[in-house]
Amino acid sequence: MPTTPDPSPNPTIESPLLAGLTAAEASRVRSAARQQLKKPGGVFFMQGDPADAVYSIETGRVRLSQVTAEGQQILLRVIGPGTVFGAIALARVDTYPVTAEAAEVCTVLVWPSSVLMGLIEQMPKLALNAIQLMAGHVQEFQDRFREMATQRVERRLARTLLRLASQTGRKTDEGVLIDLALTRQDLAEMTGTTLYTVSRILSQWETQGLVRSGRELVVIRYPHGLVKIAEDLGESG
Amino acid sequence: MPTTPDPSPNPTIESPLLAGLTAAEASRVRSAARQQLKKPGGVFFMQGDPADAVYSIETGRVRLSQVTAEGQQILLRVIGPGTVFGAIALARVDTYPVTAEAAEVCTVLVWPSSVLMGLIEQMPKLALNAIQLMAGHVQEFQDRFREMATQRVERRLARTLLRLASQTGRKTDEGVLIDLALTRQDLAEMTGTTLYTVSRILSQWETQGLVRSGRELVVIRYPHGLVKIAEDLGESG
DNA sequence: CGCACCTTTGAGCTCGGTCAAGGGGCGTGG
DNA sequence: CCACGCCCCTTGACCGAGCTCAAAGGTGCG
Repeated sequence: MPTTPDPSPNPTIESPLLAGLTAAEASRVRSAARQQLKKPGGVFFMQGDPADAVYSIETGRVRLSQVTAEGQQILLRVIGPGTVFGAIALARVDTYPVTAEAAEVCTVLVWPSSVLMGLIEQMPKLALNAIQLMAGHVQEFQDRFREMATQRVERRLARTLLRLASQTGRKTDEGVLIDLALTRQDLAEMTGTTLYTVSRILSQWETQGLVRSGRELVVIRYPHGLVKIAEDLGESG
Repeated sequence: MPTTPDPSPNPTIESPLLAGLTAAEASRVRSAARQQLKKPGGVFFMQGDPADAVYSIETGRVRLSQVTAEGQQILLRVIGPGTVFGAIALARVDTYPVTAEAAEVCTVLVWPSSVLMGLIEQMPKLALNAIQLMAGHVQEFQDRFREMATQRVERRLARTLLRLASQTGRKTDEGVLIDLALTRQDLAEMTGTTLYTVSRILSQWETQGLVRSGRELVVIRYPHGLVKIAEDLGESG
């Protein structure tokens, strides 16, 4: 196992909130935030908490999840450096609709929403950036809604893995490693199915040589095969 | 959730884009739009068209739908007076992800997105209004995604009908009439099922006295019964 | 009055959810 | 260094919600 201890090659990724701002503006916005550190499992905010701050990840990964009235949990997204979350706080919404929790050691920037709204009033560019972020989320969930409404589990799982691979995948000589400790239960919650079905499908894909899977591990050995399943190029093998 | 804002018979509903603006500002924004009239079936924009304008409905109803790569259609929403659509054009997105089509005779306000972006730069309030609109959509689709991932068809259909009732319902002495010509196919596309299943469930509800249904018609006779189904199917009542 | 479209209903089947049982990796403590 | 125990994962068996296909009954419009 060639596990070279890798210093994360990621320098700090610029928050998309700051895109296109002048250096002076960007540093002014940045300095309006405070930095926050969380250990794995630490909670940024819980579903139902007053929505009063906006976050941007500098390092680490964050899990966004939701619990239904009946107690069923779903995992909406797992996000990494450069991603903004809690932006709903800009919309005079009273409470967060999701729970945000550190999946690893995380450092984030935090803006009290009133401060950020003040800055928005002075920097229209910032407003447009926020709008763009929101629009991206609208599209993502519209797409996933449609997916959920029209597609089979196998295809949804393929898409989930490909999305994770593109967001947090790491190339190895064996294939693309999904660099997150995700259990079958986690994948099931993201895909809208059960852990049993996820397990069965992964086993099947493993015998086909598409992936290698193990405890909290998935390696995509043949991405094109998954893409084929995700898009259904009208072929059965 | 019995959050049923009474369908106000207000003829001209103010666009939420203009909320909180001074009269002068509002009229300036309004006059930057041109008015457009569509006959039933008329198309405002097609999925894939360049996203270059934002719309706000003055009168009539608009259907927003999407077609999957495989040609399956889904109906995302049916919206009425005072609703903004196409706001994604503010996000430098290249194309509309949905098709917008008049369900009735419609009059709408249309802003070229570049014009609206210019106004946003001068009126921060307008920016916050836009953000708020987007945030509402994010929440709606997150919720519907979760719903689709975790709930049975019967419950989803109950929610769909209640949502339609609250948006476009009209009180009659028999119950709440869903004042839209929606076919079983339309309801199926909104709920993520097939027209057969919709028909069966409506028939069942009809024998229970919950609704009366007919050709492109649904009357909710006993909303509380639907709410019960929408919220907890587990209970006997 | 006939045709197009919407709706209903039945029969069969399958995807995937549920329950149950057992295997295996990994950390901890002896 | 080994053994224990906690999770996580796999697999089998069953079954039922809901999809598919087929056929026929309504309803409204030209």
